[in-house]
Amino acid sequence: MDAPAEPRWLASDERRSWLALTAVIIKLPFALDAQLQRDAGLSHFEYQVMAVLSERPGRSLRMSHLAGFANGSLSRLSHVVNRLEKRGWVHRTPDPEDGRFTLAVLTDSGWDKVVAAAPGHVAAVRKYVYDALTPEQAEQLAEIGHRIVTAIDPDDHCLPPPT
Amino acid sequence: MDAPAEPRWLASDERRSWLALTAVIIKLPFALDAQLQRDAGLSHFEYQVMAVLSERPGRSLRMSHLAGFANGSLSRLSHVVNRLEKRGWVHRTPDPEDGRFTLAVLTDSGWDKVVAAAPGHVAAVRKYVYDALTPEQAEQLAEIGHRIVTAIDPDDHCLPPPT
DNA sequence: TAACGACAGTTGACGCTTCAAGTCCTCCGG
DNA sequence: CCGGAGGACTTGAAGCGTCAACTGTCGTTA
Repeated sequence: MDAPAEPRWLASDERRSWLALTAVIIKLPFALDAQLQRDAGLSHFEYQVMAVLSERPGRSLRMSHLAGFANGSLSRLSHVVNRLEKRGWVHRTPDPEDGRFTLAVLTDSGWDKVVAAAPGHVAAVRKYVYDALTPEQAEQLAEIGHRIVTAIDPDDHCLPPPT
Repeated sequence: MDAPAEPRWLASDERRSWLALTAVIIKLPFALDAQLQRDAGLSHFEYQVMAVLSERPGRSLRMSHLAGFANGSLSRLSHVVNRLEKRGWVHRTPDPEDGRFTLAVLTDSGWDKVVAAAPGHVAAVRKYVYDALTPEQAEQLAEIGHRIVTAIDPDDHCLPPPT
């Protein structure tokens, strides 16, 4: 609104870099969604939710924590878990330790689903990203990604998960 | 579906890198959309459409080309241009040279809108990305981005614009 | 000049995400 | 033991994107 005189425009190097990054953040999610939808009938977010659960002890997690790990809002998660529950891959239970929380639990059928979907998804990630990059670039990307995420959300603690 | 024996899983370095990239492609679009929505009442895609038009001679472009430059489907663009037209920022004309094409033209009012929105958007891009990176990293990001986009869509010609 | 095929763009229905209430549970102060 | 505050979800409506079907224009062929 109140344009501060002249802002610092992007240098032409930055501009080139920005165009590339823009294309990535548009096209990569689209491509990954397409692969999962085609081969497994899952959206990327649905997959992520189940994948996170599959790596937890007890295959369960409180909704609010799950939302954080899956990079989505609690409301979005609630809707999605609803659908996953109808398909029999997840079910909900009040947390025995504190009734305010709800635990999302991956069912056996859900586990099978993730296990079946994982190879194709990993192959897509390889194909679109890591096969196209040198190991050094993969390393650089990790560092760059961390910095950007920290700049957006300094309180994010989902990135360095305890092994 | 038919899991090829054991796929090549991601190495732990790649996994770290992948977690970071995932967070970026989720959170960065969200953060950019939020800034534009809050300060200018525009979605990132709407902004991009008008920004692309603003840099064209005649401030106009055929719909199909515009869709490519703005990284969106033709159908999506059609809906969005509809809304922008209702707000008086863009209008449509059949291409005089070939009636099968439609030209999207940025109006004076639309030009003003982009000019007003640009500084805030550029500031957000700086804040979330380039202020957090060293110049070397910005360079690396450009190269990495190019490679990923090319892996996804080898026919993409929007990235390396002359100079 | 009439018919066909190809392609640009539009439209409407459906599904998903967001936003803004609303509900339920627990803790704490009286 | 009761009532209010606060946090954790849930729900319903509204908006946007996708998909598939449709319209309209041009170039080609007969």
